[in-house]
Amino acid sequence: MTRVLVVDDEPQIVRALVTNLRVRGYEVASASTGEEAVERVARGRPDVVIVDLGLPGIDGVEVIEAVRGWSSVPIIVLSVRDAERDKVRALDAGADDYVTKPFGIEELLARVRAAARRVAPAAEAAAVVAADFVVDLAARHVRNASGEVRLTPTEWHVLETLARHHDKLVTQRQLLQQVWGPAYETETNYLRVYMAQLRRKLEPDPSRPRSLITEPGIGYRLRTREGGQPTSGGPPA
Amino acid sequence: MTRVLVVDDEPQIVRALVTNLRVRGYEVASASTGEEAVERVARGRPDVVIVDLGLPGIDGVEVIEAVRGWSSVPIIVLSVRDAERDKVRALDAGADDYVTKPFGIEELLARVRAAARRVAPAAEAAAVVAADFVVDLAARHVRNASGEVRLTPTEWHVLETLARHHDKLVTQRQLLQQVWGPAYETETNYLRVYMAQLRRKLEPDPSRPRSLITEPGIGYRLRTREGGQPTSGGPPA
DNA sequence: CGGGCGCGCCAAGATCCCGTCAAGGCGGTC
DNA sequence: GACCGCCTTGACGGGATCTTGGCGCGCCCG
Repeated sequence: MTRVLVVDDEPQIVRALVTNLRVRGYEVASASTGEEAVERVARGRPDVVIVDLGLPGIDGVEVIEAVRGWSSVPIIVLSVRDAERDKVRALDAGADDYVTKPFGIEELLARVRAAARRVAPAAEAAAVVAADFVVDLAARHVRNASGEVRLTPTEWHVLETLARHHDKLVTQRQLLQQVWGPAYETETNYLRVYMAQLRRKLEPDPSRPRSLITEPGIGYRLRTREGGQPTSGGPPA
Repeated sequence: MTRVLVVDDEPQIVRALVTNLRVRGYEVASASTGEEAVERVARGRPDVVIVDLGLPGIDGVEVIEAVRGWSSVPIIVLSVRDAERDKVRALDAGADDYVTKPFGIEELLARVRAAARRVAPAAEAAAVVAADFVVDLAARHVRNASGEVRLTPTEWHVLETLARHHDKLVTQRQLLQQVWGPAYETETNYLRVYMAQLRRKLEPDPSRPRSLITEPGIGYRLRTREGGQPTSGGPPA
């Protein structure tokens, strides 16, 4: 969830923004002074900061400069001042955007989305951990105890499909459709060949698979280390 | 040097912007139609794009959508339209900023600086260290044991793309889109030629590459010295 | 208890993909 | 105007990969 920090000294502005953002599914915090704002950015690590220029105590521009000393969080400035000089000052201090009051709430929300979008890509780090190997979906590779395992395109595609639904049952039809296309729904032969291949490369004992599980008559399942099984206990004999 | 692409169909606007930007030390290119704009983004690799909404032929928003399909270059929209709906549309299509005409040139320049600043950190983040050479993304050059290696523009562009996703697999499509543009998605010939060229210049034994790895049927990967250990970044605590 | 079905396994042929080389065209520079 | 470097394009082995068929075994069902 995207976290937004709203900084303004006028309570009704803060209230309006916080309400609108919360309705849109953002997680919102607020601050009413510059000092508090800097503190909250440090503590809360928001994904986007909305800051008013006319703050009591330390000025909005000083807040921007302070934050920019150690963070690159996107900052959107709100201000009643429309003078070009003010905009240039704020932007050059490190702000990402400058919106003049009065503003439309939809416009501001769109600018928040634009700012949040820029930081989004860093968030995703997907790795599926099985008993004897790790599937890194982002880097598109698999590692086991002896290092990186080389997979062919089709092998990877099958494993990737299982990994994206880890611990869930994936039917043969799903797999065949995903990897070979809708025309191959019935070619269960392919699955047998490639599951065997994957087990040979990834399972310590391919004849007794621990992670690449067959669900007879239905499909296959990739069991993760924590995911699949009930918490405590005895391994099934 | 920061490279800016200006897209507008009114010659006097283009001229004014180009002049102002050049005086400030930017390297500026321009386009007057949407098609030309997309082409120039693909070829010229600008650091910032300034685009007018009211273009003949394909619309400004469509240009944004097309570019966003394969590039994350900052886009600043210019428009005479001040309606909130237009702003939201452009921003949600992928624009980073929206400036209403008439605008102050100083404000626009400040917004260009703000946009350019955001891409800078990624570039200065640095140097990708492979087994036998070092790719310095900021300085735009490559060094191996015998010193600096001369690369042609296209060679560099390919290597740069791999380096920006080091240890991750980059698909053939991604590479072709980044380097040659969206229209060249299927020209895998180019990749073979240029990967061979890069290996000849950078690998100690080009026939047995250690860093520029082929993933058959999928794409290529630049392997760094440490390997793919997740070095996920976070700001200092 | 017997039969059928589904799964694991193996091997061989056909196909696709990659690396390599070389020549032609284009634009920029001297 | 000539030269040079770079990009584009085509063709050609060699090797990895996909496809395909067949066989035996165990489990479920009749």
